[in-house]
Amino acid sequence: MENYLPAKPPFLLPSVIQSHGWFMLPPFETDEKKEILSTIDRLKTGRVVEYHLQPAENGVILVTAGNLEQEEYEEITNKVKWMLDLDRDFSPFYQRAQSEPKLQRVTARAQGRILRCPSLFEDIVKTLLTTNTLWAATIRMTKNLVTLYGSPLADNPSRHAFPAPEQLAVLDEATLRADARVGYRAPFILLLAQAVASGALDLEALRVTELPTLQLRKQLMTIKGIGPYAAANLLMLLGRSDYIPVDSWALKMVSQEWHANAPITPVEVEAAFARWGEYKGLAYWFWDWAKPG
DNA sequence: GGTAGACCTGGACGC
DNA sequence: GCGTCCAGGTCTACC
Repeated sequence: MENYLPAKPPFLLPSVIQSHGWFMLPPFETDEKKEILSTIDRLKTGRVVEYHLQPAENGVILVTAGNLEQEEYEEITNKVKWMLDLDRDFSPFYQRAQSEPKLQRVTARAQGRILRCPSLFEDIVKTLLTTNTLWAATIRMTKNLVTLYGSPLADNPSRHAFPAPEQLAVLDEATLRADARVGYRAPFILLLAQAVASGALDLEALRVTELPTLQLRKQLMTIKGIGPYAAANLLMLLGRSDYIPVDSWALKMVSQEWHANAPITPVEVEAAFARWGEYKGLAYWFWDWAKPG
Protein backbone atom coordinates (compact mmCIF):
# COMPACT_ATOMS: atom_id res chain seq x y z
CA MET A 1 0.00 0.00 0.00
CA GLU A 2 1.27 3.45 -0.89
CA ASN A 3 0.05 6.75 0.45
CA TYR A 4 1.24 10.31 -0.06
CA LEU A 5 1.76 12.39 3.08
CA PRO A 6 2.19 16.13 2.47
CA ALA A 7 4.72 18.27 4.34
CA LYS A 8 4.87 21.94 5.08
CA PRO A 9 7.14 23.15 2.25
CA PRO A 10 10.00 23.30 1.61
CA PHE A 11 10.62 19.63 2.26
CA LEU A 12 13.24 17.21 0.98
CA LEU A 13 13.24 13.72 2.43
CA PRO A 14 17.01 13.13 1.88
CA SER A 15 17.74 16.26 3.95
CA VAL A 16 15.78 14.85 6.87
CA ILE A 17 17.37 11.42 6.50
CA GLN A 18 20.85 12.92 6.50
CA SER A 19 20.13 15.53 9.18
CA HIS A 20 22.20 13.46 11.63
CA GLY A 21 23.51 9.96 12.21
CA TRP A 22 20.24 8.29 13.26
CA PHE A 23 19.76 6.74 9.79
CA MET A 24 22.85 4.60 10.46
CA LEU A 25 21.35 3.10 13.61
CA PRO A 26 19.09 0.04 13.26
CA PRO A 27 16.32 -0.66 12.74
CA PHE A 28 16.67 2.33 10.37
CA GLU A 29 17.99 1.45 6.93
CA THR A 30 18.47 3.53 3.79
CA ASP A 31 19.16 2.88 0.15
CA GLU A 32 22.67 3.55 -1.13
CA LYS A 33 21.89 7.18 -2.03
CA LYS A 34 20.23 7.79 1.35
CA GLU A 35 17.05 8.94 -0.35
CA ILE A 36 14.72 6.20 0.92
CA LEU A 37 14.32 5.41 4.60
CA SER A 38 13.00 2.17 6.05
CA THR A 39 12.40 1.02 9.57
CA ILE A 40 10.92 -1.88 11.47
CA ASP A 41 8.44 -1.01 14.16
CA ARG A 42 6.43 -2.82 16.81
CA LEU A 43 2.91 -1.39 16.84
CA LYS A 44 0.56 -1.06 19.80
CA THR A 45 -1.25 -4.22 18.64
CA GLY A 46 2.04 -6.11 19.01
CA ARG A 47 2.39 -6.54 15.28
CA VAL A 48 5.88 -5.95 13.87
CA VAL A 49 5.92 -4.17 10.53
CA GLU A 50 8.41 -2.68 8.13
CA TYR A 51 7.61 0.55 6.34
CA HIS A 52 9.45 2.56 3.72
CA LEU A 53 9.50 6.30 3.11
CA GLN A 54 10.13 7.48 -0.42
CA PRO A 55 10.69 11.05 -1.63
CA ALA A 56 7.84 12.94 -3.27
CA GLU A 57 7.11 16.55 -4.19
CA ASN A 58 6.80 18.45 -0.89
CA GLY A 59 6.03 15.28 0.96
CA VAL A 60 6.73 11.62 1.30
CA ILE A 61 5.26 8.36 0.08
CA LEU A 62 4.60 5.86 2.84
CA VAL A 63 4.90 2.28 1.63
CA THR A 64 3.60 -0.57 3.78
CA ALA A 65 3.08 -4.27 3.16
CA GLY A 66 0.49 -6.75 4.36
CA ASN A 67 -3.09 -6.26 5.46
CA LEU A 68 -2.96 -3.67 8.18
CA GLU A 69 -5.90 -2.86 10.42
CA GLN A 70 -7.16 0.72 10.19
CA GLU A 71 -5.78 1.57 13.65
CA GLU A 72 -2.39 0.09 12.74
CA TYR A 73 -2.18 2.16 9.59
CA GLU A 74 -3.18 5.30 11.48
CA GLU A 75 -0.49 4.59 14.07
CA ILE A 76 2.16 4.30 11.37
CA THR A 77 0.97 7.46 9.64
CA ASN A 78 1.08 9.46 12.86
CA LYS A 79 4.54 8.11 13.64
CA VAL A 80 5.86 9.07 10.20
CA LYS A 81 4.47 12.60 10.61
CA TRP A 82 6.33 12.80 13.92
CA MET A 83 9.57 11.22 12.65
CA LEU A 84 9.84 13.64 9.74
CA ASP A 85 8.21 16.63 11.50
CA LEU A 86 6.05 17.01 8.39
CA ASP A 87 3.75 19.72 9.73
CA ARG A 88 6.33 22.11 11.15
CA ASP A 89 6.86 25.51 9.57
CA PHE A 90 10.54 26.46 9.41
CA SER A 91 10.06 29.77 7.56
CA PRO A 92 11.05 31.97 10.56
CA PHE A 93 14.37 30.13 10.73
CA TYR A 94 14.92 30.45 6.97
CA GLN A 95 14.13 34.15 7.15
CA ARG A 96 16.81 34.71 9.77
CA ALA A 97 19.28 32.39 8.01
CA GLN A 98 19.15 34.51 4.84
CA SER A 99 21.45 37.11 6.36
CA GLU A 100 24.06 34.57 7.47
CA PRO A 101 26.55 33.37 4.80
CA LYS A 102 27.20 30.18 6.78
CA LEU A 103 23.52 29.27 6.59
CA GLN A 104 22.91 30.21 2.97
CA ARG A 105 22.24 26.65 1.88
CA VAL A 106 19.61 25.73 4.48
CA THR A 107 16.60 27.00 2.52
CA ALA A 108 17.57 25.40 -0.80
CA ARG A 109 18.28 22.14 0.98
CA ALA A 110 15.16 22.43 3.13
CA GLN A 111 17.26 21.80 6.23
CA GLY A 112 15.86 22.20 9.71
CA ARG A 113 13.97 18.99 10.31
CA ILE A 114 15.87 16.43 12.37
CA LEU A 115 15.09 12.75 11.93
CA ARG A 116 13.32 11.23 14.93
CA CYS A 117 12.68 7.63 15.85
CA PRO A 118 9.10 6.30 15.91
CA SER A 119 9.11 6.63 19.70
CA LEU A 120 10.77 9.02 22.13
CA PHE A 121 11.90 5.98 24.12
CA GLU A 122 13.97 4.84 21.14
CA ASP A 123 15.40 8.36 20.74
CA ILE A 124 16.40 8.52 24.42
CA VAL A 125 18.04 5.10 24.47
CA LYS A 126 19.96 5.87 21.28
CA THR A 127 21.03 9.22 22.73
CA LEU A 128 22.29 7.39 25.83
CA LEU A 129 24.28 5.14 23.52
CA THR A 130 25.99 8.16 21.92
CA THR A 131 27.38 9.39 25.24
CA ASN A 132 30.99 8.84 26.24
CA THR A 133 31.79 6.63 23.32
CA LEU A 134 32.79 6.62 19.69
CA TRP A 135 30.21 6.51 16.91
CA ALA A 136 31.26 3.01 15.83
CA ALA A 137 30.51 1.78 19.35
CA THR A 138 27.12 3.54 19.31
CA ILE A 139 26.23 1.63 16.14
CA ARG A 140 27.44 -1.64 17.64
CA MET A 141 25.55 -1.20 20.92
CA THR A 142 22.35 -0.27 19.08
CA LYS A 143 22.67 -3.31 16.81
CA ASN A 144 23.12 -5.51 19.87
CA LEU A 145 20.00 -4.15 21.58
CA VAL A 146 17.89 -4.51 18.43
CA THR A 147 19.15 -7.97 17.51
CA LEU A 148 19.04 -9.44 21.01
CA TYR A 149 15.85 -7.95 22.42
CA GLY A 150 13.75 -6.46 19.60
CA SER A 151 10.70 -8.30 18.25
CA PRO A 152 11.42 -10.09 14.97
CA LEU A 153 9.75 -9.23 11.70
CA ALA A 154 7.26 -11.97 10.86
CA ASP A 155 8.40 -12.63 7.28
CA ASN A 156 12.10 -12.22 8.09
CA PRO A 157 12.91 -13.15 11.71
CA SER A 158 16.56 -12.16 11.28
CA ARG A 159 15.44 -8.51 11.30
CA HIS A 160 14.04 -6.83 14.39
CA ALA A 161 12.24 -3.76 15.68
CA PHE A 162 13.79 -1.61 18.37
CA PRO A 163 13.00 -3.21 21.74
CA ALA A 164 9.98 -1.82 23.56
CA PRO A 165 10.41 -0.54 27.15
CA GLU A 166 8.76 -3.65 28.58
CA GLN A 167 11.15 -5.89 26.63
CA LEU A 168 14.18 -4.19 28.19
CA ALA A 169 12.61 -3.67 31.62
CA VAL A 170 12.62 -7.41 32.37
CA LEU A 171 16.36 -7.78 31.77
CA ASP A 172 19.01 -7.50 34.44
CA GLU A 173 22.02 -5.24 34.46
CA ALA A 174 24.58 -8.02 34.15
CA THR A 175 22.88 -9.43 31.04
CA LEU A 176 22.76 -6.02 29.39
CA ARG A 177 26.42 -5.43 30.12
CA ALA A 178 27.61 -8.86 29.04
CA ASP A 179 25.41 -9.41 25.99
CA ALA A 180 24.60 -5.98 24.63
CA ARG A 181 28.01 -4.59 25.64
CA VAL A 182 26.55 -1.26 26.71
CA GLY A 183 28.91 -0.98 29.68
CA TYR A 184 28.07 1.40 32.52
CA ARG A 185 25.02 2.54 30.52
CA ALA A 186 23.24 -0.69 31.42
CA PRO A 187 21.67 0.54 34.69
CA PHE A 188 20.60 3.80 32.99
CA ILE A 189 18.82 1.91 30.19
CA LEU A 190 17.18 -0.43 32.68
CA LEU A 191 15.96 2.39 34.91
CA LEU A 192 14.51 4.21 31.92
CA ALA A 193 12.84 1.10 30.50
CA GLN A 194 11.37 0.19 33.88
CA ALA A 195 10.08 3.71 34.50
CA VAL A 196 8.39 3.84 31.09
CA ALA A 197 7.05 0.29 31.23
CA SER A 198 5.56 0.83 34.69
CA GLY A 199 3.95 4.11 33.67
CA ALA A 200 6.00 6.12 36.17
CA LEU A 201 7.51 8.10 33.30
CA ASP A 202 5.18 9.30 30.56
CA LEU A 203 7.37 10.03 27.56
CA GLU A 204 4.40 10.75 25.31
CA ALA A 205 3.56 13.71 27.55
CA LEU A 206 7.05 15.09 26.99
CA ARG A 207 6.48 15.07 23.24
CA VAL A 208 3.53 17.43 23.46
CA THR A 209 4.30 19.40 26.61
CA GLU A 210 4.12 23.18 26.57
CA LEU A 211 6.65 23.45 29.38
CA PRO A 212 9.26 26.17 28.84
CA THR A 213 12.43 24.72 27.35
CA LEU A 214 14.41 25.29 30.55
CA GLN A 215 11.87 23.26 32.56
CA LEU A 216 11.78 20.52 29.93
CA ARG A 217 15.59 20.38 29.98
CA LYS A 218 15.54 19.96 33.76
CA GLN A 219 12.99 17.19 33.44
CA LEU A 220 15.06 15.36 30.82
CA MET A 221 18.13 15.64 33.04
CA THR A 222 16.32 13.82 35.84
CA ILE A 223 16.68 10.71 33.65
CA LYS A 224 19.85 8.93 34.81
CA GLY A 225 22.55 9.11 32.18
CA ILE A 226 21.13 12.23 30.55
CA GLY A 227 23.46 15.16 31.12
CA PRO A 228 23.77 18.54 29.40
CA TYR A 229 24.83 17.15 26.02
CA ALA A 230 22.21 14.40 25.88
CA ALA A 231 19.46 16.75 27.13
CA ALA A 232 20.29 19.31 24.43
CA ASN A 233 20.29 16.56 21.82
CA LEU A 234 16.85 15.39 22.98
CA LEU A 235 15.54 18.95 23.07
CA MET A 236 16.56 19.29 19.42
CA LEU A 237 14.67 16.11 18.64
CA LEU A 238 11.67 17.52 20.48
CA GLY A 239 11.77 20.63 18.32
CA ARG A 240 13.40 22.91 20.89
CA SER A 241 16.64 24.44 19.67
CA ASP A 242 17.47 26.83 22.52
CA TYR A 243 20.47 24.72 23.59
CA ILE A 244 23.43 23.26 21.76
CA PRO A 245 24.41 19.61 22.23
CA VAL A 246 28.01 20.37 23.11
CA ASP A 247 30.21 17.34 22.53
CA SER A 248 33.90 17.07 21.72
CA TRP A 249 33.17 17.75 18.05
CA ALA A 250 31.33 20.99 18.89
CA LEU A 251 34.21 22.15 21.05
CA LYS A 252 36.63 21.43 18.23
CA MET A 253 34.62 23.12 15.48
CA VAL A 254 33.73 26.25 17.47
CA SER A 255 37.32 26.59 18.60
CA GLN A 256 38.51 26.29 15.02
CA GLU A 257 35.93 28.79 13.76
CA TRP A 258 36.31 31.52 16.38
CA HIS A 259 39.12 30.74 18.87
CA ALA A 260 42.14 29.79 16.72
CA ASN A 261 41.98 26.16 17.93
CA ALA A 262 42.54 27.20 21.56
CA PRO A 263 40.91 25.01 24.24
CA ILE A 264 37.36 26.21 24.99
CA THR A 265 34.44 25.21 27.23
CA PRO A 266 30.74 24.63 26.49
CA VAL A 267 30.14 28.24 27.61
CA GLU A 268 32.04 29.51 24.55
CA VAL A 269 30.06 27.19 22.26
CA GLU A 270 26.73 28.51 23.56
CA ALA A 271 28.07 32.09 23.37
CA ALA A 272 29.10 31.65 19.73
CA PHE A 273 25.46 31.05 18.76
CA ALA A 274 23.75 33.14 21.46
CA ARG A 275 22.43 35.67 18.94
CA TRP A 276 20.31 32.95 17.34
CA GLY A 277 18.11 32.70 20.42
CA GLU A 278 15.46 30.01 20.00
CA TYR A 279 17.17 28.93 16.76
CA LYS A 280 20.56 28.49 18.43
CA GLY A 281 20.63 24.72 18.07
CA LEU A 282 19.44 24.81 14.44
CA ALA A 283 22.06 27.40 13.50
CA TYR A 284 24.75 25.26 15.10
CA TRP A 285 23.42 22.03 13.62
CA PHE A 286 23.29 23.24 10.02
CA TRP A 287 26.25 25.64 10.14
CA ASP A 288 28.52 25.39 7.10
CA TRP A 289 31.64 24.46 9.06
CA ALA A 290 35.08 24.68 7.50
CA LYS A 291 36.69 21.27 7.15
CA PRO A 292 38.47 20.27 10.39
CA GLY A 293 42.10 21.33 10.20
C1' DG B 1 28.68 26.23 41.28
C1' DG B 2 33.02 24.10 40.04
C1' DT B 3 36.34 20.22 39.93
C1' DA B 4 38.33 15.48 40.21
C1' DG B 5 38.09 10.85 39.53
C1' DA B 6 35.54 6.73 38.21
C1' DC B 7 32.81 4.47 34.87
C1' DC B 8 33.45 1.05 30.25
C1' DT B 9 34.58 -0.24 25.64
C1' DG B 10 37.30 -0.88 21.72
C1' DG B 11 40.64 1.10 18.59
C1' DA B 12 45.42 2.56 18.08
C1' DC B 13 49.90 1.96 19.16
C1' DG B 14 54.34 0.03 20.76
C1' DC B 15 56.78 -3.93 21.93
C1' DG C 1 49.55 -11.57 20.80
C1' DC C 2 49.86 -8.74 24.76
C1' DG C 3 49.83 -4.56 27.48
C1' DT C 4 49.05 0.31 27.66
C1' DC C 5 46.99 4.54 26.40
C1' DC C 6 43.26 7.24 24.86
C1' DA C 7 38.57 9.18 23.50
C1' DG C 8 34.00 9.80 24.61
C1' DG C 9 29.79 12.40 28.50
C1' DT C 10 27.79 11.68 33.01
C1' DC C 11 27.84 10.37 37.65
C1' DT C 12 29.04 11.08 42.57
C1' DA C 13 31.74 13.06 46.08
C1' DC C 14 33.95 16.78 47.63
C1' DC C 15 35.31 21.65 48.17
